[in-house]
Amino acid sequence: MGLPDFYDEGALVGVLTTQPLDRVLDYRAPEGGCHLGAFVEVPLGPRKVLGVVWGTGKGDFDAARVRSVIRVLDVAPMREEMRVFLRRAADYTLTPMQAMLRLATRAPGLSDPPSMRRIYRLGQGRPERMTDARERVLAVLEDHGGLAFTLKELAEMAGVTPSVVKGLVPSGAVQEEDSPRDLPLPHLDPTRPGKALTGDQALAAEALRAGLAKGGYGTTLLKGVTGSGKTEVYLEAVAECLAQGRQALVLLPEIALTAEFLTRVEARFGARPAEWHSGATMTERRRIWRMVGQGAAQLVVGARSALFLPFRELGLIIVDEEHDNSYKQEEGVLYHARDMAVLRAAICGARVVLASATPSLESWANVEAGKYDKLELTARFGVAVLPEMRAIDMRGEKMQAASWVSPSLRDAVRDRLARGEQAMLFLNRRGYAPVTLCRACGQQIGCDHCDARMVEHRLLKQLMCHQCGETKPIPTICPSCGAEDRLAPVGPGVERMAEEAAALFPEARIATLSSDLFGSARALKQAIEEIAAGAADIIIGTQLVAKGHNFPLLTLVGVIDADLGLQGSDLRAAEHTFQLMRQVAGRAGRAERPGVALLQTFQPEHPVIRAILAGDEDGFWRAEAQARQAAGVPPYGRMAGIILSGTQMQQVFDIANTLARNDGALRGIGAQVFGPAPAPIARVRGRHRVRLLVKADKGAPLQEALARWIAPLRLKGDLRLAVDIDPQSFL
DNA sequence: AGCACGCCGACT
DNA sequence: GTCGGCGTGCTC
Repeated sequence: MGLPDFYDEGALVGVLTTQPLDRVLDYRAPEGGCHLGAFVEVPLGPRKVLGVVWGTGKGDFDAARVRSVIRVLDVAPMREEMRVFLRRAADYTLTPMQAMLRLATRAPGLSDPPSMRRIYRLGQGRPERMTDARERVLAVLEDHGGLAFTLKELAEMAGVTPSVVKGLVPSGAVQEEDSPRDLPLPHLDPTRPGKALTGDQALAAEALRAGLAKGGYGTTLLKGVTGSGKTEVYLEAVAECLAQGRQALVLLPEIALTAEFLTRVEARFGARPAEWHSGATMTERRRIWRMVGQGAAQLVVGARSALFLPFRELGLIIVDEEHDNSYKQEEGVLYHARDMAVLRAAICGARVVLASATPSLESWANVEAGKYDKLELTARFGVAVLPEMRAIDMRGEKMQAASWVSPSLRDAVRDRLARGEQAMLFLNRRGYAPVTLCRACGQQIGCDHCDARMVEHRLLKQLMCHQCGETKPIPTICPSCGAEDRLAPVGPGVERMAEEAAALFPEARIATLSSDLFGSARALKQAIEEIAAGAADIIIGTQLVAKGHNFPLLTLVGVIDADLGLQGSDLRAAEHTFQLMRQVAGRAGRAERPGVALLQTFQPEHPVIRAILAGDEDGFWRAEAQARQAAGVPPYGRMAGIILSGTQMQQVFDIANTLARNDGALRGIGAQVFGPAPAPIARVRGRHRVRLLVKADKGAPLQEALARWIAPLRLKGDLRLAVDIDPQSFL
């Protein structure tokens, strides 16, 4: 780009700040000059703000009023590839640059001087009394020759409590000191042998290694059912990347980022990787951010925001569970981490591995189009059995009122109970009942802040809004008509399923797994382990049971409502139902016991249900691809959502209508506008939301046209506009 | 984002 | 006469 790499003192530089100013401001380089990309503190009005030296100043501002950079922060300057990445990501998502920059500077205390920390290293002395625990501490320190660790880290590595480490200080065996710098992370050893791989695992691992050895950008879809060893295979690619001296990033959906996963990585490389997630402490985030920037963090395991860490030499990005829709950020900067991972890798010449048992249609289409490579792990670990899947045609079942388990499913469950095996009833609905209806006036109880209905949670003794989390006590008097004791729960949730199961199978031990029934991830994990070990006969669960937990005794999965996901107008409804059904069915029949999945459905002829039953995955994707192609929707067409929001509904609609009428910029590229319509979540925290949908051909310059379209708009008062490129959720 | 400036209603 | 409501505009 022809930019100088360094600016001498007094030179005019352009600084992008994290303030919501959508232009680059001119400043003078400070004493000692500054590098291009330097993180700096600059004066802005009465304040000091964080910024990055973005290039040469434009000089279009009154020279006498140009102020000087206050200081250059003691962190590595932002690399050019990161600046390009932010720019391209901003262009793609139509996000203002300063919002992009904020994502890349999410390190708390970035501008603070390094803090002092207490660290522990090997000393000279020997303790008078030696114990096993003490031996382990000293052994860890000896193994890492000369390195120092924090108390918690050292204790964890040695498998002792912190007091053991403290106890070694008086004798001088362990030295305690204050260190001003952020501590290095433990070293990961890529040369340690990995788990033994089976035939196709070894082949896949070899292919990934070869890709890394070749260098340059490339994306591979790694497909394999749970238990097929995906993780082991991609960790081989990580090993190759680390061996090359480059950094690797493993992205996981936030809920999959568990201690169990980190332990697996630790087992492979002999030390814990850096961990990046929303729950990390300030100090920890700061340390990791700096270490990543210095190239000292070899491997980061993290949630989607880890994509914006300042890697020096990123060689590999793994996107595990790439189909997971939590990769789409739905608030603030609306980006899809999977797509941004591919973008970032393409810019810095890294490899991407998209891992999933049930890949998204986007990735499937990219494989078909030859943009991505594909590797498939076919065999399940151990015995290879996918469960047999059958439909229960609900039109032919005699159902009682307020009951959802059909006689056929009931008999199948009884059969498992008699054989001492486990059965699972799957219903993707939390709570007791999704609707609370007044039998007197017909009114349903809704949320005061959203348009959503309140869901009864009987165990928590309250009504809850699944949109905004608002709760209120379960009323006995109808808030609408005042009738007493006429409110009735309508429809099933998992809690109600548990009630029905208890009535149907009084002798069985029943466990309900729903995210809201456990205070912590740890409690949930423990419950799952106990259940997997046989502590329950019937498992009743929501979506979370689909996420890769193993239940070796489980041989029957009954899907209460296979049609649930097919309702509504979401263009990905079929895709999500297909993925979810396959994931849930995959819980049944591991090890030596073959499993059966029974799907209760009112539309057994529905193409999605038929594809699920037939296990004809390629057939399903081909049909789905054809349907989307015919409709011109993603991934064969482009879409964008425009969400306008504000407290005054009429104002919001007025501005949306104005926008929809003045669509010249869009028609110019052959795009169409639909709406305005109330957004599917029409009210959130007191704000009314109205949505416009824009549809364009695949090759159309959508972002550019959108930018021209919304540019003349002046938003007054509390009106807000958000552009959602490639919207995922239509709900 | 903050923070100032600025122009119209109920107080000492 | 003045205190203060928050609409509009600026920050290199």
